[in-house]
Amino acid sequence: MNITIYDVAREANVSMATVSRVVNGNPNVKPATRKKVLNTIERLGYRPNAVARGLASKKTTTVGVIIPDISSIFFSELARGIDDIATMYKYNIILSNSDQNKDKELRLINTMFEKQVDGLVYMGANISEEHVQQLKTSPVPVALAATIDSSETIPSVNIDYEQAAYEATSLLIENGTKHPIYVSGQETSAVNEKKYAGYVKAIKESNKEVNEDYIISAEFSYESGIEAANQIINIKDYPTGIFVATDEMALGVIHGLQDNGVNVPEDVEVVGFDNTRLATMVRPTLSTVVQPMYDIGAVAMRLLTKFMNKENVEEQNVVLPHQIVKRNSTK
Amino acid sequence: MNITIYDVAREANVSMATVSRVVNGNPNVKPATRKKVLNTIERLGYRPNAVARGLASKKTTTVGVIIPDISSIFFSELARGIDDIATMYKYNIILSNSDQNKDKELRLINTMFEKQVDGLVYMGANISEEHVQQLKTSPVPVALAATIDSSETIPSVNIDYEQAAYEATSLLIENGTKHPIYVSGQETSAVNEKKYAGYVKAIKESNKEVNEDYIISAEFSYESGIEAANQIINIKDYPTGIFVATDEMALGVIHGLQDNGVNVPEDVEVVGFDNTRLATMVRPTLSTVVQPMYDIGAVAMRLLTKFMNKENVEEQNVVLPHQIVKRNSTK
DNA sequence: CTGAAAGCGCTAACAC
DNA sequence: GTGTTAGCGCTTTCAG
Repeated sequence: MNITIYDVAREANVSMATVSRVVNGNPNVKPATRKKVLNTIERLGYRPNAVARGLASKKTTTVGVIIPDISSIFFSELARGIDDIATMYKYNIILSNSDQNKDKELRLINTMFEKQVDGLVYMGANISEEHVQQLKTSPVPVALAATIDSSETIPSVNIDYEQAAYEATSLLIENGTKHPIYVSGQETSAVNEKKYAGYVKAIKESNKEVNEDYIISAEFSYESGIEAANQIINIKDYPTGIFVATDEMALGVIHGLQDNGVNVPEDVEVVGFDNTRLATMVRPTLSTVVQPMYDIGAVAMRLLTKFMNKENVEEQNVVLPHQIVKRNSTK
Repeated sequence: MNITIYDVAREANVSMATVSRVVNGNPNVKPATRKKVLNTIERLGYRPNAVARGLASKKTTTVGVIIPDISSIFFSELARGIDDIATMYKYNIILSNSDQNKDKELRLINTMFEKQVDGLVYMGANISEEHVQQLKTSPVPVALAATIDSSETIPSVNIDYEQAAYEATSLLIENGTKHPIYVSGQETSAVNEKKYAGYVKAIKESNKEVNEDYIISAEFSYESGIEAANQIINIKDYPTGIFVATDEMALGVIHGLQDNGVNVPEDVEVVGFDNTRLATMVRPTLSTVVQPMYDIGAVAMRLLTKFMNKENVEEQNVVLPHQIVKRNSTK
């Protein structure tokens, strides 16, 4: 049997309440008895049981984190931001991968609630009606990180994807491409729709009709970026500017192009999205939209702490600034 | 107030014990009453409280995972393996980043115990005496993943780093480099020592003395790989084969070489270590040692489940097979 | 097959 | 300042 608060109380000749007080840093304890208790805690090697504490106090100092895939270079960065701020506020995180699978997502949310998390950070491309329903009836605060709920009814932290995509596309246009190609992820998600909208906006603004042939749907992977490049070079008189929805795909596009003897940026310019660490790990280095993943995670977690502390929050749908870094994949 | 097992019992006209039985799938319940209970659970929207359950049963179905840095492309892959198997066995993971900081590591271990995890997967370069002490007196099973404890006293899952490094170096030697360069990580860890030992073994076996000038200590980052390359080309008559301790550094080395007009593999051959996804995301693609990160995580978690179930395990220090993939950074 | 009752280890009033 | 006493919501004997 493990040693409990009761054992400490007995050994120190005080009540459990007093022990509890010193363990919790309650100031209403005479320094002398505090010291005495601390000593016997040390001597006995007492370690508070967080589960019992959680049951009694209804606080677990644990938050749930539902993430599509922790092995993704994009999401793992977000997760790091979340954990760092969680740690700062004395929370631990229960992390679960959802693979963007709706059933799994819904199940995980429920599991988190069963585990009595004090809050939940949720990431996932598709926020369905069911998701909103489940999240809105949550017993604890929820924050979305890098994920958009069209109803705007759940607190969230994002960047302005549409504007970012608009700027990226515009850069290509300014550099001389009349109608840049867009290599998009194929899954339907609010984020993707916004990126697409931004792309379209830039095209239209330059008085062009959107040419569907210049929109290539890929799978969000490096390999599918290579495939996209192969498709592109088969387009007659293909445009010399390509906007790619993620850095990883963009690397694939660049290498696919190079493998076909096309030079970047001399022959074709490429702009990515995210600014993952990959962007500087290619030759040429990748011009891309900076999405501050770490910060999004950190801010989402920070937002959550405010809700958990019942602090006042002015804006519950935070939009973080983005920017475009020009590196060597554009002229 | 939330709805409890007691509410369900009252509404269903049974005892809490019976409700508990159906919730836990205990077969000793008449189908009719099971159904009745299930219905009222559904109707009331009852959701079991895992914390209360944990306190009563002394099982939390949660395991702790201490990881150096989840945003690392290497460790995030391990984490994914861990979580997948954890999920398979109905466990959730509490994930915490240690940054390889000893104090933080020790503190995290303790936190995990306070949270009453049923087991712990630990990753970290340096297993000190204190670590061993704390881990050996753990109230729950522990498994090390991709981390070596020299005392071999704690269950672990690894590959044979020395042999792998030996093979990688030998490949370079076979390809014609008399004395390959080794770009190592500078932190002292058991894993690093083994890699170094393997390198040395290969050099000595080819009847050479180890030339300290050919051992370059870098920082495990892409950037320091580039720096290492810059150092290398300043070596007079530098060797034409380089073994690099991680893929990320290897990418840096390759790009650093290319930036200086050195062609890979024509002028210099490079072999990496790990086979992270980066290895196929460079040109030339990287020849490297395959370390099955995902599997290491998965097997470590599987091992842990065996301990938690008090199953019998034959070998508690698992060594997974490695291999070398030859891609285009070697001839 | 079902119920009663005793905790699990701690917090949180409430007294004193 | 400190102690007493209820619970928190559930599992788990032990009866029957």
